[in-house]
Amino acid sequence: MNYEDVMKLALERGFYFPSCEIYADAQAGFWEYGPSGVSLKNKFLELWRRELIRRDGMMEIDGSQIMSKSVFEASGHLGNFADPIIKCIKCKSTFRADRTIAEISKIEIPESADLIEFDNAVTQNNIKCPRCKGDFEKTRKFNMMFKVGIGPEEEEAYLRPETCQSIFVDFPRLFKTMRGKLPLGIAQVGKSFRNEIAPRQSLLRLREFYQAEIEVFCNPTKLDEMDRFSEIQNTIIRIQTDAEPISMTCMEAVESKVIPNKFVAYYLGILTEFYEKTGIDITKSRFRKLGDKEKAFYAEVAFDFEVETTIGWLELVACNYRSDYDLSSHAKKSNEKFEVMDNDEKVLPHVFEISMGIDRSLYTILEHSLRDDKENERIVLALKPYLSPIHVGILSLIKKDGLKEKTDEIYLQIKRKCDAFLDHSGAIGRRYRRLDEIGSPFAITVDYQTLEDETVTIRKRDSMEQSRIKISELQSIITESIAYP
RNA sequence: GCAGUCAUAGUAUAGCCUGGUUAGUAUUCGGGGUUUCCAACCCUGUGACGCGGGUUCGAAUCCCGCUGACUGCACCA
Repeated sequence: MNYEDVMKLALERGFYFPSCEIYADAQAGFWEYGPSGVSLKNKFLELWRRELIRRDGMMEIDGSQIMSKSVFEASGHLGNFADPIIKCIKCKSTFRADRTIAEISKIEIPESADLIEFDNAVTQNNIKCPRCKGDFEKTRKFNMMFKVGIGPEEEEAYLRPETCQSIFVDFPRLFKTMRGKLPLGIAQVGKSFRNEIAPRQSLLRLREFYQAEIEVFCNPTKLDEMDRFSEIQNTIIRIQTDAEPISMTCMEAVESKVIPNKFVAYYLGILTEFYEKTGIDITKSRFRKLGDKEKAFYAEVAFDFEVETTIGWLELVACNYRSDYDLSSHAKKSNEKFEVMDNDEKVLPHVFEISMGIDRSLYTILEHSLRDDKENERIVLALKPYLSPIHVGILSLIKKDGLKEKTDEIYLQIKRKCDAFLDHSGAIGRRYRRLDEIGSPFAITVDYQTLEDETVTIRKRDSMEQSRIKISELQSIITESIAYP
């Protein structure tokens, strides 16, 4: 199933839809999650917590979305998170200043250079608009952060462009008060904000989006001392350094130096195991090692976790070895001490980051789970049971003869134990189809026999098979079937 | 941000060229009936011309601006 099919399902079944859609001035790049989307997202995050946070013994925090100017001076975002752009006076086309100058005059100006350098290069080399040969306006910087004014004086602050800055800023207090020990993972889920020039494709390119970020603080001299590595040494990951992704175990990846050390390999391993459990087809995934030009300005080694979808390879997670870039720049700017003791050694920790795009992950889960079952004339969202927005539909075969009352009773018993959905109306087949589309793995139906022997039928989403079970066993059967792995 | 295409119920569409009835159809959805385990059938009901301006006696229809979507380019820490 392709992007359009997922989009249609999202709109029709309450997964996600455009923000402020009733107003004409609604801007692109903002989307809302409906009830099904929120339920899926919550369950996805619970899985993330189980498979990464708790598994590795990490801490989780929840920081401010608005952060002070100093944070982004230190982080480099005010300087580097902006592109120098030039605009043609005549045809209004906008270009990247550094690239346009390099293409026409072969002069390389770093993108972080002073704006006047770009203007000089344009006039000295007589650079004109590549489209219409018009003149350019003065170079300006387009910063992708949203600026906000705090209080009546409109003090300068910014919406965070990545969640991780609070983790770095909070690190000294957390390490001291939470009895930190290297290596230490600190995680955060939340919104980030980027003023994208061209947001596109619903959840895939947003101006306001969810990230689940993990920053692992480590002693850079002990990157191959990783006891837990044995847990994942035989886990198969797909990794791409050249043309094609190659499958190998984490052990092989370290031994062949494709991954620089056991520390990084361990986290790529548990990340792969996590994504396997989301139902994403892991044979369509790869860790792509980024070249120097593609890497973020703070990254020393970078792997993007990408998954193949009908609209191409999608970057779901950026794994960056950020070295001491963040801690040392915050230390310098703030005069706070970021060194910690690792046994007898005083170290400024390095940081390995696992920065996950939640919205893109949810899209990919939906696309990889959505099936067109032509034989039975139905659309099935074959989600893992523990991720399904609705775990079980509680249906009465018909409304009359006391069946409705009996069904209500069962619903009351179970609705606080799992996500159950009560439905009495319409043909039974139609109700099954609706549940199939939002991925409910089970439907139970109350019929005349229920009134005689306290049994109901349970229908499985994927096979459409039905069997009879006792009402007394219903709850344990359901809770067992929807349990996290 | 640029260029091209487009914008009508929850979804998919007709109508627009050539301005003029109650904006049509399919599906979805609500109520009722029938059936009594897989989108059947019958009755019934709700629901739409993206926003703003202009032309006109009259605009879904013609014109302008804006916004958004799609595709391509550029961008993507």
